[in-house]
Amino acid sequence: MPISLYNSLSRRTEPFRPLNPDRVTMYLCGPTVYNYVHIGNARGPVVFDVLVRLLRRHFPAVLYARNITDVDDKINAAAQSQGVEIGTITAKFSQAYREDMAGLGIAPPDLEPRATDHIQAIIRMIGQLLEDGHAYVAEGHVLFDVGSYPDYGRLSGRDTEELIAGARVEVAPYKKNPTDFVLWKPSTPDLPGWPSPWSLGRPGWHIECSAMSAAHLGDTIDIHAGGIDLLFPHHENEVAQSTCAHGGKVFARWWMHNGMLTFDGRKMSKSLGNVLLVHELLKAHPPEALRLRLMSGHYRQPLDWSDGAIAQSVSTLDGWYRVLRDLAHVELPDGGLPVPERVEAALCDDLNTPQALAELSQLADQARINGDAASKAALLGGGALLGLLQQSPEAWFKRGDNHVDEARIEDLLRQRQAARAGRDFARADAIRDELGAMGIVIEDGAQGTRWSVLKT
RNA sequence: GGCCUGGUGGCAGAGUGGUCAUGCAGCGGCCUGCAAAGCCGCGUACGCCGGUUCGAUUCCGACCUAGGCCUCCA
Repeated sequence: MPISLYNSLSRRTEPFRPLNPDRVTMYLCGPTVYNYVHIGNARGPVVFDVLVRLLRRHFPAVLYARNITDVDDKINAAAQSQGVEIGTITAKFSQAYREDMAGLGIAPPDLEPRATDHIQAIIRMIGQLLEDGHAYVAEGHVLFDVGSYPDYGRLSGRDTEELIAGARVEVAPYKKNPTDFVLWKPSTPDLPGWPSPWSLGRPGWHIECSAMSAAHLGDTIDIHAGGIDLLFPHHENEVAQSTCAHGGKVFARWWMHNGMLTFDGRKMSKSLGNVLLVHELLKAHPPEALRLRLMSGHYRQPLDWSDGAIAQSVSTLDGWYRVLRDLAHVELPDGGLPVPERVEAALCDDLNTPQALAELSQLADQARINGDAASKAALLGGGALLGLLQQSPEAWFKRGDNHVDEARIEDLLRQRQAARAGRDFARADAIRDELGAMGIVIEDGAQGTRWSVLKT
């Protein structure tokens, strides 16, 4: 089943054919580690995690890199305001990021390059750009000369002339051209700095990704992904740098951009202050419900975040896990889980996760109706491709709540059963109400009385 | 101001030139001691105005409206 993916570069959905099918390469712009990430930051990692899972089914080797930017002025500012070393900040939030991503069921990338480990590669790349006349030195800075790259603006659909005319920011006096961007900037003694031919300094943001991508994945990669807000200037600049530093070779063959997460109708962003931290949401809601919500819309569309939407996701998962709980006694067939064709087909169509989820609902219906091993395996197999249904039904219905007093619940259920047996329904209902007050909902079924934690 | 996306039923959210999205919620019935779950059934959609067409939610144009980028940002 061929994979088709929308390419921001051509603005069309195209059949995905990697340069080398034996080694598919993909790069996702990762976080700048100066704070906890918000749920909007997790959308790309989640949807591209699904893409990687899909790619791994189609190709023998996929090399997926997600970088960590650990040198940046925001990090410097955070360290300064908290009175700690920069390394303290970056170590803490790098780890927090890994934990948050793992919490959302995102598989670790194959490579997690850090900017500070690639300073020499960055310096070499800048040197190459200078040598080839694509960059110039000014007051200890090295700037990319946009005028030297005629294709600048092609990815983001921008006209260089208009960019110059429409420049709203104050232009640094040492720039030849307002759109020129910094590759290297000088540092003062209180800031992190590395020796270079131009100054004791640090790299600009854009060059980091270019250098890390080339160092690990090669001059030309198959897919470069990130949020649509990075399309300009970040990705446009990456294209310019990498293409020029590599003698005109194509940098990324596919550019994929996820839409923004909104909250109260506005883009969720740190600068707007309307953020919900993954770190906090993971404590308040079942993690899989967060993941489900993030892929319940098509990845290129905007997606609005709300408590109501989380509750819907929880209800949906309740239904699927209920099926699995009823089939707990059904042994799975040997040989691993199959991937249902319809789920895969949906994903092959430019990662249509909403369609894939609709298929999963059908599979849940089938499993409930048929109750056989093959149907159960199909449901779990479809879930696995999406990174869902990864826990036991029992764990799901306990909502990861370690405070529930299971012994007391079981005791009350026994008392209720005794009351029911004696047809003392007033007593039985009183016990059910008592459990309800504890946040426990129950249901009587053929396999006895079940209980779940009522919580989103 | 420039560039780019969207506007689908109570909510979420796919998709399609003419026959079904799907989920959540709601309503009626069955089941149940009563519930819950499940099963059966029901309902309400494609921003607005034109155009193309035998026929448009789907194609084209205008308009209204929401959002993104143009500055750090997933």
